[in-house]
Amino acid sequence: MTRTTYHHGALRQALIDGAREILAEGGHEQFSLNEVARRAGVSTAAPYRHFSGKDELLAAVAEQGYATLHASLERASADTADVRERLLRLAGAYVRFAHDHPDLFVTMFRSWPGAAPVGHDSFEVLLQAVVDAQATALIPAKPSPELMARSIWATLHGLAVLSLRQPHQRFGMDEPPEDLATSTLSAMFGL
Amino acid sequence: MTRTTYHHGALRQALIDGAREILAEGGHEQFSLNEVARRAGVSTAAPYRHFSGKDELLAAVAEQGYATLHASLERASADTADVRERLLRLAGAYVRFAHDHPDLFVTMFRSWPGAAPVGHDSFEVLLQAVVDAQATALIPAKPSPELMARSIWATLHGLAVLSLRQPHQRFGMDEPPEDLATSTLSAMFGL
DNA sequence: AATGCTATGTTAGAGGCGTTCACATTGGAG
DNA sequence: CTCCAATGTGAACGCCTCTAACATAGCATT
Repeated sequence: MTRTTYHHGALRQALIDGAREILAEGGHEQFSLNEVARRAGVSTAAPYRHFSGKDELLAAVAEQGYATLHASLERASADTADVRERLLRLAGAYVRFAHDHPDLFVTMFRSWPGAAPVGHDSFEVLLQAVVDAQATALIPAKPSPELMARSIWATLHGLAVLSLRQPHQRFGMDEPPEDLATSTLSAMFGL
Repeated sequence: MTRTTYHHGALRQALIDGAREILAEGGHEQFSLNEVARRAGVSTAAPYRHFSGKDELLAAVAEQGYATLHASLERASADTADVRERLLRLAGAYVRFAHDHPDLFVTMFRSWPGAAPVGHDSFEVLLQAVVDAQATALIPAKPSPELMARSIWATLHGLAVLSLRQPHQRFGMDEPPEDLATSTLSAMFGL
């Protein structure tokens, strides 16, 4: 990316894009602010005009990641009337997202020094599905929807994290993400 | 740790201990091989006589972490005859471990470049509890014990990971680890 | 006991990264 | 048109990982 003008014009977004690109290439290890700057065709000091440092850039990347995840979940649950089907699709979409964007996923959910984005709107999507599932008696109505949704979220998240590990570290999680999610929810609720 | 002899004597373990110490102090961010060497009172090149690099040291730390986790789980389930109680204690111990040793926990379960230790023996402990729980009809006998145990492990792991995040990132997971585990398993199986 | 091999430690340095600071350029508001 | 604030550069600091050449000492064999 060689530039003719002194000013880049849209450096901030270019940096975020470059960062996502590196993560998408699986280069979580070799990720560096210098590398991001290089890809944007800019000096290593330039990013500091837009971000206070590496962490703030990664936070911005994570934020866009949350938006992407939310969109995936919405898409998965949008045109599915059947409650059971919708819950399973939602679950599959979550694990699928982690599987398709492993380094982005790790970046989103790593522990941050300061504040960091959340997945509130994504949680809402799951929560609504749980409310409906409880109304249909597909799953127990006993614990509150919030608690139930939280439990399911935890399950899906654990599933995603564990299935991302190296082959011999997996606990036999070699199936495609959707099957993994389905069989797990089935195990817990007998769906 | 100032030394009088030229040779350290037990540097390998001292490095692992130092690394665990730093992680225990919550210094996941400021963790460095140089810092570990410094604490052992040794030059920054010395660790390379015992480990091929930073990752191999962390792998060794992770390995000991798995042993510690396994011990915790054994202790939690050993003297508990009641099946339900045992399962809940086991679950609580898992989330408790993550809560008590957050950086060690993250180190254990981060994705590694090469091979890395697993938690097979820990899984066996959970598996046995699940077998017993299914035999008592405490939980459904439907999916195989392996699949059931895997699902529960995922749930606990997700719970652990998510509850470790910053306060406002938690999904209302402010209860002590044991309560978190208990209420979640209750939600799923109506225990 | 003396010798020498090898494990273990040291010093020096290359190359990379995150970050800061003084300085350069330029788009746009007045 | 002028000048300011925003945006980018170059150079430098300190820290990091890792390597290479060299120093010391534990130990096995004689």
